[in-house]
Amino acid sequence: MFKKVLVAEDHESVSISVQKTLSELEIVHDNSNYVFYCDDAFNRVKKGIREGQPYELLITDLSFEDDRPQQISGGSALIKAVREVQPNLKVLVFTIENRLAVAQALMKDLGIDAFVPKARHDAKDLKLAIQTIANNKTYLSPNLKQGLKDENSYVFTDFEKTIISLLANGMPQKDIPFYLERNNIKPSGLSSIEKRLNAVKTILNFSTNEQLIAHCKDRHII
Amino acid sequence: MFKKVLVAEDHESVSISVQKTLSELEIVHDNSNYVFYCDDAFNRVKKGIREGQPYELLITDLSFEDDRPQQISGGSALIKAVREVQPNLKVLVFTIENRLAVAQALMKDLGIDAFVPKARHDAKDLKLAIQTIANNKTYLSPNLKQGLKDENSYVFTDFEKTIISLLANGMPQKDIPFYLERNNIKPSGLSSIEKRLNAVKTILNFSTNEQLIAHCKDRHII
DNA sequence: TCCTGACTTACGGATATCCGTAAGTAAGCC
DNA sequence: GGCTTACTTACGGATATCCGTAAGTCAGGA
Repeated sequence: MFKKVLVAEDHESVSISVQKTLSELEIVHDNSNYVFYCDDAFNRVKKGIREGQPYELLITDLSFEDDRPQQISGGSALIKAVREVQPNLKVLVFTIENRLAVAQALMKDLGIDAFVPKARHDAKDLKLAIQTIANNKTYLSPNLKQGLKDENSYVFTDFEKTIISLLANGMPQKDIPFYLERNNIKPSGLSSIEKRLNAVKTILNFSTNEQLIAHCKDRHII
Repeated sequence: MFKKVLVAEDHESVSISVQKTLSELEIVHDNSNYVFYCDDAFNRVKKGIREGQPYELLITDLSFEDDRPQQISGGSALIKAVREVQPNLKVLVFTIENRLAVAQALMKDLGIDAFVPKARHDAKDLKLAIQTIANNKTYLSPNLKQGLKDENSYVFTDFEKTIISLLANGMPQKDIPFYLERNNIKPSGLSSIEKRLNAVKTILNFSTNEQLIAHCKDRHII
């Protein structure tokens, strides 16, 4: 079983119950291993390496309230940053997000080891996940929801999120190329933007940009 | 301090930490007082009355996953139902929702006694809330977020909400007149729709429909 | 009845989006 | 180099939206 575990979770109540779960697994309790901000988590990881006592497991949320400015903006960014300094650190994502497609995307893109959604039996789920990855296996919670409708399980790329966000902020489509060029985002052609939007709308069976914005807002995609 | 408290919370991890908080306040621990479904909560309340040992406090979430059919669909409905059988039961809402306006609306409409959002220091916040209402005061968490800008407080008319919803559902502007006519909503002319949308966007200083949709979705106006 | 004012609708040109097609660009392979 | 393949960009006509102006509708009052 793990000996050194770092928990990044901004909800005190959740952090407390994770702590209890770790206690039940006889993982050493230490207040400094429970952080409420991504930057703090990253610093703890670096400190662990520096002092020759690296963490073995990171348990992190995905979404954090931004009530104070942070270098690292959320769970995904944290995982990316951590992977660069300590690739062998195991990562367990514990979050309110409960879509299978999102979990699989994280497994594939960021190489996370386990994904547990906050839900009815999340404490038991979490415990099992930790035990599983301690045995060098990956864990995908059985409580994840499959997109019943295929059209709703579509995972947006960063590029798509960018242009959809720009639209949602009032930028007309025709002005987006200038913005993308200025920020060195490729592709930046108006045609490419039209094509991406059209492709996404076709996949989701939508007809207008308004509908797409509404969909993304409902699912907190942007 | 309270002796008999009921906790309705569908996330096991949160329930565990509420339980810990209650322990710290020396409130008697009993597994039957932690329920995961609204219907169960309502039944427990009725049972308490029937047996002459009514609950003194209900701590409830607002949103529950609907993974099994329920008579009572969520926290608000639960509070309403409970109020009818036991008006003197104190109610504390503990939820991810963190807007002041929503909390105040619950105080006013359902007469809840305390509102605590799940956030950074929610465990301490919860403890303080319980202590406060035990002294027969109400508690509004200081962590609630106020709606900041006046220009964003525009109150939409039903007509405006209707056409914005239609847009958000993918109906092109030009088709809206037919829909309105069919449902005997006046005005129904395309010009009128254009004018209203334009007026609203001018007031809110928006330039596109996409921006308007995003705004309404963010504020749960539609 | 006629007038007035508020509201609704029609119209039309400028602009933007939609969407299919074609041309340009770059990386990999023979 | 020549070729393929995948991706990006340019172009242009059809359609929709934007927006200002004018015309139509209707209720209330003299």
